[in-house]
Amino acid sequence: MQIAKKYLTEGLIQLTILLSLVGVRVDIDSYLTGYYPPLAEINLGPSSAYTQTPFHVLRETLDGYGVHPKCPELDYFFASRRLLDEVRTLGSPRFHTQLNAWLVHQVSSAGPSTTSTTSSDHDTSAGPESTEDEAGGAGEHLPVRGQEVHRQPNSELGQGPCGAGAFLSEEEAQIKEEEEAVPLAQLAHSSTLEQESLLEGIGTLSEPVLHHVAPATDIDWNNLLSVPDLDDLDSLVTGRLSELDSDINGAISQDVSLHDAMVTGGGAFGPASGTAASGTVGQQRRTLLRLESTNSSLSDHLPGMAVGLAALPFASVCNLTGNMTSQSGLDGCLDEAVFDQINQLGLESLDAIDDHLNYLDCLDSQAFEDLDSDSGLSLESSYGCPVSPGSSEMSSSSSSYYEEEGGATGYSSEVDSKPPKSIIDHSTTWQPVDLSESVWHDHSYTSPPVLSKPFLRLPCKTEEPEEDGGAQLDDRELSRDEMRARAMCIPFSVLQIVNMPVEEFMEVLDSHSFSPEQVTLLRDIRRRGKNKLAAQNCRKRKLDAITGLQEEVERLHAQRERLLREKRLTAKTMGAVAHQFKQLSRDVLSRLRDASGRPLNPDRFTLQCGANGRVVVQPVRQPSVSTSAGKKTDKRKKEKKQ
DNA sequence: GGACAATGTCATGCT
DNA sequence: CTAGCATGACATTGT
Repeated sequence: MQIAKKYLTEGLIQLTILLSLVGVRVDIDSYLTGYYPPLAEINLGPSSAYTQTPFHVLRETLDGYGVHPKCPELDYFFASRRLLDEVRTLGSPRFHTQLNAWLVHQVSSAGPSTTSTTSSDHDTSAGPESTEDEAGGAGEHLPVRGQEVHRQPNSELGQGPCGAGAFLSEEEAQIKEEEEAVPLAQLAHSSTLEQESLLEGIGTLSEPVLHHVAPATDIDWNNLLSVPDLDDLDSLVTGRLSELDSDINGAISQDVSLHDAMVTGGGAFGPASGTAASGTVGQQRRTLLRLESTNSSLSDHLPGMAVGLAALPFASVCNLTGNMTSQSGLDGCLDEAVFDQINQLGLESLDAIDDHLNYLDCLDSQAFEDLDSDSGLSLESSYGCPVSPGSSEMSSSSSSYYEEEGGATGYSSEVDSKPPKSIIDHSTTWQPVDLSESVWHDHSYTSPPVLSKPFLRLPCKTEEPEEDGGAQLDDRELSRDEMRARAMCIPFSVLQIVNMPVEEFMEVLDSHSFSPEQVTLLRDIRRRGKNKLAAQNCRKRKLDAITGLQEEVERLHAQRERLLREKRLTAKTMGAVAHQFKQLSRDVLSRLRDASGRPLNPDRFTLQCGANGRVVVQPVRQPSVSTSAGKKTDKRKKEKKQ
């Protein structure tokens, strides 16, 4: 039922549109109350076809009283005003906002050029003349404008941004166009419709054909934006843009950064741009639309992110896709005010960009190497040092153990305890990972020189004594376990023994046919190495805890001092208030008289304030009486106890 | 040579 | 049950 009502409502809307074209004005708001929210609200978002009919509403809401409802120039004028407001007030410069900014810019910056080229037509029609016409009526440029309109019947930009003063010839021409091909041309000036269409375009950016929305230089915007049913927009755009493929390649030609666009934006559109101005306006149109291709190109890579990126601030999107496609479309398409507002949008957009970039990185990493997923992480994986050349005697798997350079730096029990899935894959799965980020504390220990030295090959001293002096130095710096390992002809360094995964260690013990003494030594070396690192971590944690407690003590000391100061201040204030109260009481009591007309003695009476706000004069209790009574009660208590 | 800090090692409990 | 971790206690080493 609701759906049927909606269709009926939409049919009413279409009928209203047609009637408005004929000249009959129908206010459908009264018919639609209760089903749709107020039109002004709906107009803010691309929700339904109902947003296609804000003609007179816009006029009335934008001070358009008394104007003929079918004046397309006024439609464009109001739309431009609203677009400008949107550009300056919207929190997030979505794509359509950027387009609106471009249209507004056409109005404000174009010079009085009247050249016959298409681009110059856009400039001319949108130039300051419009404001002049708006201010003082118009008539001088009427013939020229009419010719222009007839020369460029399909140029929405040429006919749209005319001044508020209605040009009769242009209006007639536009009415012709509306009757012929574009019955809803007025809707082209509705930012709501633009939002809808553009959002639809953005939502389908993954479709290759919509890449060509942007570079269309001579696209018929009236036809494009006047589609009665928005569901047909895609099909129309597709059909339209299939004719414009030739212009696309030419349009995507420049690579200008956003910063360049911002810097040169004013100059490119300024009247002093000279010859470049006439030739660049059409290109500006392309470059503006090229931004759509920018988004779409990104959506090619990330189809699922198309909508999300569309919601990003425009500048951020440009930065995001800066390496992918050109950005020269910003050159002159947006004024600096728009950029300022875009830049003032805060860091949320940047965070969103970072998220997307991280997502891209994740995609890349997952696409090119899926290595960390099954990696058996180890301590040495943080450093990525090349494996020791002495692995000739080692197993192939042992060659993956990197020599540690930073001692216990980055030591993480959580990561280290993870065994690999396959021993054979260790050489590839042990990727450099900063393990220091995996633990909450900073294990920034410096390893002893022994551990820092690569112990690649540990020949038995009896078999292959070292010949160079470096070996003697090594002997002096070797730890006891290193010496023992050398003495026992164990072909692994202490670090390798300690840091290899358990499975790897077991494999080594099994495959090398070690003697029981060697196996015991290997296990002891591994245990001691593990415990050494654990002790280092433990001491580090202890020091951190001590430091934290010291800071806590200092903080509590400061808090105590502050509270004591507040206490002293409060006591001082209370004393002052009590003194004032006492003075006031004496003053009041001195003015009071008893029943016999004698003044009250302030020492014998006091003022008591009741809960109800009443002040009562009460005699002061004699301390002697109360003291004696207290003593009596105390004596009675003592007697009872005895 | 003793004090002290840093580090290594062992024993033990826990996961 | 075993490997590994955490930690107290003791030993070692260097200053």
